[in-house]
Amino acid sequence: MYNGRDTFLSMPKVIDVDERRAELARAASRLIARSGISAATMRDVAAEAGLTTGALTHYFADKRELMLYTFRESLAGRKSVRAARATTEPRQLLVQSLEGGLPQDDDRRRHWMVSIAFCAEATGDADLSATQRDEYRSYRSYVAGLVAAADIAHGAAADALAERLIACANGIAVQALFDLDGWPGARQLACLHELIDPLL
Amino acid sequence: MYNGRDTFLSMPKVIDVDERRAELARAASRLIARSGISAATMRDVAAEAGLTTGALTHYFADKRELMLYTFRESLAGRKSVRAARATTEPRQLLVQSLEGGLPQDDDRRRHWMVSIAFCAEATGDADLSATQRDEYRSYRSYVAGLVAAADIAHGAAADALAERLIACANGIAVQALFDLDGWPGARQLACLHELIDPLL
Amino acid sequence: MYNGRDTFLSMPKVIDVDERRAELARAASRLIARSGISAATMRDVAAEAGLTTGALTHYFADKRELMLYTFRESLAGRKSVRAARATTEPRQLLVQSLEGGLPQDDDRRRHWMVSIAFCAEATGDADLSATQRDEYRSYRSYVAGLVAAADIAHGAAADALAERLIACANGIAVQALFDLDGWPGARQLACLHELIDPLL
Amino acid sequence: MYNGRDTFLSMPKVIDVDERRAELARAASRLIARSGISAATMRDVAAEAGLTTGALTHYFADKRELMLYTFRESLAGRKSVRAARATTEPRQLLVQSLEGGLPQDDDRRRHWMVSIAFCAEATGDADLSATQRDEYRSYRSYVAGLVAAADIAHGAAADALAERLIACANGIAVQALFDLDGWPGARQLACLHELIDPLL
DNA sequence: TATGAATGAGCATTCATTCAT
DNA sequence: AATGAATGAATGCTCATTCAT
Repeated sequence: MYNGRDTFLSMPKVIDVDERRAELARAASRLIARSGISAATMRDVAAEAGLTTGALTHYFADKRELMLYTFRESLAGRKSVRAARATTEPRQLLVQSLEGGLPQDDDRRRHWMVSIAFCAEATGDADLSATQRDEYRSYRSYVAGLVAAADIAHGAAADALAERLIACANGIAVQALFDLDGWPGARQLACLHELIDPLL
Repeated sequence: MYNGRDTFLSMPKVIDVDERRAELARAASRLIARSGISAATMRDVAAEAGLTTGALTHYFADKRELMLYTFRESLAGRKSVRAARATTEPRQLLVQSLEGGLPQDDDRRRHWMVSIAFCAEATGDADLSATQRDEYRSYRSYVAGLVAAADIAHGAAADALAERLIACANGIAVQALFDLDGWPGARQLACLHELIDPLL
Repeated sequence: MYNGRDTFLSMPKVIDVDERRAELARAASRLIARSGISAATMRDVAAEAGLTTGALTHYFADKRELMLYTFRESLAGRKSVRAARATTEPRQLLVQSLEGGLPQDDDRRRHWMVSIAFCAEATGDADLSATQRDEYRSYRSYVAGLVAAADIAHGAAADALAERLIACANGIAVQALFDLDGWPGARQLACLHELIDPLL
Repeated sequence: MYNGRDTFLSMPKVIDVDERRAELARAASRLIARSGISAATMRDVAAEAGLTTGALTHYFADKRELMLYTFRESLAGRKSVRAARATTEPRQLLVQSLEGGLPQDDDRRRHWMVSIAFCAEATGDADLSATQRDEYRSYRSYVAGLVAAADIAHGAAADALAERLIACANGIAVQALFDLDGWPGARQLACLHELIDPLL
């Protein structure tokens, strides 16, 4: 599909392929978060991005590829938020990262819905499952790294603490997803801190 | 479709309607847990239960009804496990209930996959979302009731503690679902207790 | 697709599955002979048979299966003509069989067009190519058998003669297919006899 | 699309238009002979020739034009082989021409596959059918001319003999196409001579 | 009840074609 | 001359649903 060349010569159009792919992935996310996974048809994703089906296939060979990219793009979005943080103070980064795991606003809720949709589709697909597992482990390592950098725990203890902290954030997130009205952002944050503050 | 009557006239049929419905719902659960939500087509659910599509429509008017019933049946399964507990000691029931929320075995993992699939489908469907929310709230009340009965907390504090306890269990569950190999049942339990024991 | 059972019990409809398949295959033949291979889409084949696409898939899992069956059905049609011959006199059967290989009428022309379409599709598909080869060899054996039964030649000589006789018939057929207006049935027959009579 | 002029103004391009068209036609032939008619998509033909779809449309207005040109180019290839023959002795030319009609090697097999694909597509298209008929008649005239020049027959008798000779060659060709493994080049030639030698 | 034939809308995907560059 | 983005119609196919039996 995308050949990877940054053609200097004979460049027929000033389209940034990666940007287009990201755009389409965001359109898919929006649809999934708005109307559920079954609403994310190729046609509707293309339309949501202001394109037609045929154009979509310029950027993604098939739906599976689109789904995979959408999941990764959603994760990349969260990572870029982390990267843009003002501070580099590990303890603060850790807290912000856990807070960022909550579906406090539309953007974060969208990310969760994409993850859930991906999980529901990934089952029975070895590649997709592996991707999800790897991404999760990578996030856990990141959190463990912050735990160690903040001098809260080290080695295996840091890994174990990271798991517990992530569990607290995810557990609140799931409840918020099942009952959004009952879980405004502030309440999610309050509950999170009650759980993690004693651990830090 | 299903008229609710247990017809006296046509008694020859030994198998009663509710049992058949439950059977079909279990077939759907199996398919969802095994091959993902998109594998749960009407045809395949019927086949998994040893029937044909036409027979399925005698028990469920349409797919939405099947999905809804499958979700509820999956919850009912968990509730019946709770009901069958040997003890009536509230503190023990509470712990067992939280432990039961973890995808420790195939049965519990199946229940989680159904919940996730349902969540991915429910988005954008007011009725389905409301169902999910109500079921969640009902479970939260049940846990809060146990907290109060065990004399750990009362009133709003019991509600708040229930939320935190559920968060811990769900948070571990989500990690286990994303990385099943890395989270055997024993590890789930250990992690759960490290989180909830200080709270109880 | 077709489960092979001749259900005696609970037979919901008096549809003869094989007859339906043959009917659909004939519809495909008609389309191919009338408007070329590219006109034989699933939709149009179904419509030609007075059905819809969905019904077609009750009888053929996919297009490849339909094409294969169409080719075989077309051959079966020719064979049934051979079987219905009044005579059992080998020499006469031989001549009639060779004559029957010419696209003298719509029915025989249809068979040739199906064979050609099949050949054009089979290229690069090992299974389809093998089918075509096997069917051809089977026909050659049949002709050789008649040659031997008619006491014209025996053993390897019968095989060799069969090939030559078939070559004569096929060669005329091809010319007739390329230039139908210039090759009415009578002319095909006359040309055939000028070629084969000296060989017999 | 192609204006027919050999433009004087834009001479910088070394590769002339006809050569490019022939190149593309050969790419199409290769694809058809290798993977069947359905593999000869515009995109794949262009890719096979090392170009893109857009470039292809500079040389052929649409697919039909490409197909037509491919068929004609394939015939032209055979004719150029005939023109390059060492001898001008009519009887020898006649035999060589008939021998050349057999799919003895890849090149000749390719030509036959193109003809068959064209035939399968031409059905129902008056123009294409007429083209095929005219090309066939032109070849027949050429063979009849050789028959007359070799003093074997004259007038209508030469036409009739040409038909019979072509029938022999084509008949063997068809068998060889249906069963390539069973019909190596030498066998095709031997069979051909057994049939035509008595006629000459 | 249960079958399985049939529907028809909708799906992902392919493809010839167009067009700005 | 050539690119490759984009179109949009069409294709093969799937699927929930209906219905006569």
